[in-house]
Amino acid sequence: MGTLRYAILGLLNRKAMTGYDLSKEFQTSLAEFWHAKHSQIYPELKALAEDGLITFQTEITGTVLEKKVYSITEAGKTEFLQWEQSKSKIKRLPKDEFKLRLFFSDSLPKQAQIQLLTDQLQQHEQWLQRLHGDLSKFDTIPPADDAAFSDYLVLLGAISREKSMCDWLQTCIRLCETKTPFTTS
Amino acid sequence: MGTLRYAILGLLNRKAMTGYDLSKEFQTSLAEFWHAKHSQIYPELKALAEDGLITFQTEITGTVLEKKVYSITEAGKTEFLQWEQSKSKIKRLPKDEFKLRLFFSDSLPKQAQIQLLTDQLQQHEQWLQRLHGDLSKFDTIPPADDAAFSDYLVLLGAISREKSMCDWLQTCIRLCETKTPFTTS
DNA sequence: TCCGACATGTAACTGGTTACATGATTTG
DNA sequence: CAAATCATGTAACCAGTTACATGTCGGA
Repeated sequence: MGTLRYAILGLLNRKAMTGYDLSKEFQTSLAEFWHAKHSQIYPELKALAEDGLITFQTEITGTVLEKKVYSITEAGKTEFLQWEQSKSKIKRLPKDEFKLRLFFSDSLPKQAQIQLLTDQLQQHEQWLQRLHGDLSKFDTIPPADDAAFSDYLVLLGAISREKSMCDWLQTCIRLCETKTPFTTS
Repeated sequence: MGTLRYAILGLLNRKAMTGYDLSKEFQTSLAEFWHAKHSQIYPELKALAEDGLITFQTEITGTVLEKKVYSITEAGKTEFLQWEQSKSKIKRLPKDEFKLRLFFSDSLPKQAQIQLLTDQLQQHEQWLQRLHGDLSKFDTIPPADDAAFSDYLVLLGAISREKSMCDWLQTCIRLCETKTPFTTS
């Protein structure tokens, strides 16, 4: 629990940043597996500083605008590495509104049921295509000690997940279509 | 939003139940894609009744104990079917603490990194095995208009997901092992 | 008679989202 | 000079978890 702390510590462990910069990271590099709005980040930074896990120094951009550049402390590094090595017990499965709809779809006419599935399939196929685009930006597998290697592994995971999702949806459609084919004839 | 309502309406659309029964359903048949504690269910039932989407009648178990058997109203059925047919736009990806750890694992020695991956793999392999056990309980594919058909599809989805997870983790381990093999020699 | 399952609720808290609020800097 | 982006915060609300609280019923 309190995972947001560790996401922030992990980022600050790489380099010093402002709350705004962190917010950008959550929208880009971490987007595939974690996210947080600035309204959650700023209070958490305050709490982390109070706990002595991070510090900040104020810098001036232009002539007036102040920004707080946060960096991790030794205590913060210790805390982070401890978390990083602790076991990730798999949590209760994430909620899935589509599967909920599908589960109850026996209350719909067959055509509507298939519509539900094809629509979902289309969305995941689109997503998968985007991910393949991201993958093609790597013209080589990054070295294992590079931070880009982690990016690469996470991307492979996303592709694997979307691929399996598409496969499953296609199976569902096939099963819906081949079963009870005589309802309207 | 307010998805819990629809989960409850969907269950009550199949048959009348008490809050306790609903709670059991969330622990069993819906567990793969939705869950809710009784502390969330009882207030929601109250709200649904106030909105006229469900009603209840009090029954006596034994000599004293009262239980409220809830059933869906016509208004409730209308509301439910409307939701059931509405589009499931895929939401922002669910948070994944393991992937967060993996993302930052370049800060760990290679051995610890691999440990993280193999540990996770073992958990998912175990989960997959359990799901295969569930699948073997179906000796035939249920007919498409049967409620059990939905169970079957959802189960196939879970198996597909866990399979792809295991595949990906194995790929990660392989990549970690084959890259930079000369660090300790 | 005791224990596990049946049965229903509330309160306090945590994590997260949306909306409110403000202002400076850079770029076209 | 206008618009996009940089930059930081708070308040109100919603979903969900944990803990508190109570009591009955059926079977071993």
